[in-house]
Amino acid sequence: MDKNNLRHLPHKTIERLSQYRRALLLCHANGKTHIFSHEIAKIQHITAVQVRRDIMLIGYTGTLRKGYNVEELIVLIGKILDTEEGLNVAVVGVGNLGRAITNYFRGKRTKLSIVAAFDKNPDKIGKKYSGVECFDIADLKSLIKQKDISIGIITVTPESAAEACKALVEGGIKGILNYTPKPVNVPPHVYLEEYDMITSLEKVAFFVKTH
Amino acid sequence: MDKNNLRHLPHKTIERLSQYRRALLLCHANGKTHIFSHEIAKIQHITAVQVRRDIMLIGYTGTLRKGYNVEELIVLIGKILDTEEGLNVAVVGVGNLGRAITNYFRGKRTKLSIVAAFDKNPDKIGKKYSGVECFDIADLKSLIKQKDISIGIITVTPESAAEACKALVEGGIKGILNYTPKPVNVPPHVYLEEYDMITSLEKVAFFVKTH
DNA sequence: TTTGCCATGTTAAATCTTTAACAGTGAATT
DNA sequence: AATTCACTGTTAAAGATTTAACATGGCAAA
Repeated sequence: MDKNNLRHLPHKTIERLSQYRRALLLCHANGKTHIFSHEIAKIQHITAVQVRRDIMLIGYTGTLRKGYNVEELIVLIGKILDTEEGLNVAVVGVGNLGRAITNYFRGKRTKLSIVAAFDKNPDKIGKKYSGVECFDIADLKSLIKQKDISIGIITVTPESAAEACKALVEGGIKGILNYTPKPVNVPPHVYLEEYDMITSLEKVAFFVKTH
Repeated sequence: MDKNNLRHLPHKTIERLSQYRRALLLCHANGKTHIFSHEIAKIQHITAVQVRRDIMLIGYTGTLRKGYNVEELIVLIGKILDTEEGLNVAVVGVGNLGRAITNYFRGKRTKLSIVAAFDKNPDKIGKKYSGVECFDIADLKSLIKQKDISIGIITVTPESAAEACKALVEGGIKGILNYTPKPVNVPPHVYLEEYDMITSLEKVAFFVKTH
């Protein structure tokens, strides 16, 4: 594996690696020691070539006739995706979506941990949600530094999205995942990923319509 | 606009059209009658060329120096994305995520309506969530037909995803949006879109790490 | 031992998507 | 009336991603 190339892994490959790992962890839990590219492919609904190509890109090489060593591959993907010390994450907006995400992470062994939730509703501040304490969104900026938070997930209402984003950026956040349908602005040094559920649903509707 | 070409609109263009429309509706509400490609671009964080190209693909043409007519464009995008009668949607799994989605749709004027929610928890069955009644997931198959549901959104736990998907398919669903981290299998006549929040978060983490 | 098979690893082609380049055009300006 | 300017519409190039094609290699069976 050439360290230099890891920087240039395609976005899509990164996404798939995350998914491969999850599938592999399941296999590992079931006692499977080796896996073929076409088995991974089947689970993920993609082609075996694509799996092999992704694995090639990260510089791993399987054994002929036995496929890939599950454990080794899990470790290697971890080296690529994770940081050694892990990263701290904050959820901004403790509505249903924020709680869904927080709850999903409960007990997951992962290098990403949600260490704080934020909301402006006084009823929520001070409470714990799935083990994560909710703080006043007014304290967001200072707590990012204090708790060494690198990533913020925005799950507030669309109207508050810009404000939440601003606070995150000013607090020195490094990456933002915005689940609001309202696009937000970040300076170039902050990595931004946006996802819009309504758009996805409308996309499904379009293809249902035209099929 | 050539009807034949609409079938071949790129996936990415479809997604952006949905987003343009939402931005345009906001502008319309603010009394704006015309808009330039670069204005739309700014809102969506993309380039003006891309906006113009998308609009070209759907066969609309703006006026020089004044840009696009907001209202006309909204109507045209509607003709492309929506069906005349609208489509019915079901949410399968009334956890936090299911409720987040259901709630988000409350009162939205749209051609997509969530007409039923499903869960297996007896405490939830019979209750209403954001105005949507929750039914027993055991009745999913029959209710799809009865309520003419075209699209199913899967928000159950990963363990129940396959089962929920199977019921949807057997009920004759036409499109599925799977928010479970567990990929599901559908026959070729069912349109499937999957989104995995964990993957997105891990992707952000990766780019935070490498930047 | 030889043959066939079924894997991986890799390069090349095809496809999809974005970006660049630029022609055309009408209002405003002089 | 001519000129400038700021837009749109469109084609061509570049870039990203997926898919195809095939070389290679080792195990199993004849």
